[in-house]
Amino acid sequence: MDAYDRITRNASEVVTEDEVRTLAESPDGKRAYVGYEPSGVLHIGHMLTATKLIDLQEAGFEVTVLLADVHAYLNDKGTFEEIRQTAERMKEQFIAYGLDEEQTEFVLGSEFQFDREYTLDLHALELNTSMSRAERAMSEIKSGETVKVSQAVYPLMQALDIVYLDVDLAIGGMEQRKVHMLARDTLPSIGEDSPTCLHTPLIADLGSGVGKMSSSKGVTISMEDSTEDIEQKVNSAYCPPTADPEPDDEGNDRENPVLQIFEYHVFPRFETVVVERPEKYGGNLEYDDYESLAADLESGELHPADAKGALANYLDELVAPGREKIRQATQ
RNA sequence: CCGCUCUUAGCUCAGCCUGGCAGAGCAGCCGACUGUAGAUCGGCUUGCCCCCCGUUCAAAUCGGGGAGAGCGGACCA
Repeated sequence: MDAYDRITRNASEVVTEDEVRTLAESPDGKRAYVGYEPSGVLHIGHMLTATKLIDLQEAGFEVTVLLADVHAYLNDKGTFEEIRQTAERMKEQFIAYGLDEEQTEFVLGSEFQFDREYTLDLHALELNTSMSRAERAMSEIKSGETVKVSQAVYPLMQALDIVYLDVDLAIGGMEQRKVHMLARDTLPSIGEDSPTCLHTPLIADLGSGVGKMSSSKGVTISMEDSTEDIEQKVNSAYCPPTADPEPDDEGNDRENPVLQIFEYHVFPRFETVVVERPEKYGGNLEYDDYESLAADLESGELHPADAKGALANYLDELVAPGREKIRQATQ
């Protein structure tokens, strides 16, 4: 796999393709970053962008993980003390998940976001941004039902972080795209370049296949889950024998979350996937890539129940090291 | 600073006028049927009715005070 393919594997969009191609020409030493609001427990949404960071490290990038304590504070996620305590635990879980400790720089937002120069640049961006634009950028991210002024500042700081962390490629889930587009539009107003961005897909709701999996409501998978939790959650997941399900009765588009997790979480981390299957149903199956597994599910060769069993096993393997970290931390 | 509206189950809301066991839809959970899930059937759960005080035999409902949210207006030498 060449550098460009490795960088863009499983991305739902890059902005812009030309800019990423330029980066891919000499990826060594290029810098990428993702920012996370510290939440204490790493869940499958974090894991998706983390997998992308691992791709980038393998392509030669230096990776920075921003533990965005100030952002979490501005987004009404708790007191500063609470947030900073969870940040440290989150860092350990990222390493347990597979980020290379040597190649990954963890930065706390509060380490540089209170600097005088940063603050002045922030005010300059505020002057160049309308309330409605900032609010729109936050529509997929904000917590609570009331828009706070702090939440209008939030996306502008995210734009500035890209400058201050000297980032060549900004990574985020698709829910971050409006923030990144705001950054591209507004950073030139203070004499900075528009950042290059890469967005990862969002996994559909595990139970229904409709909309986006959410950690706040509905079912998610996290490093807190036991093997039994994972088996139970995967087993009750929506999984028709196709990658392209019909819309539901209300006309909502549906995805197959089981296949999505194979595609975005399992195959990027495992060379081959073995589906254990009773002799009665034809014995074990082995896959080297997502496409052949999806094709077998589509044809009926692979039954969803067997696919789920395999998915639970591999997910458990991905979660196990982080689970162990949590276990140690709570003793 | 003034005025108006809203607050009831996880969600959207009805009930309030005219006081009398706390409701519906959706969601969720459990079974049946499918070698998964979903769909379909059958069953079940869910509450600080925003808070405090008062009236009353009895308050989600009436009165007073307060909080939160939404909207409008005024002030602007």
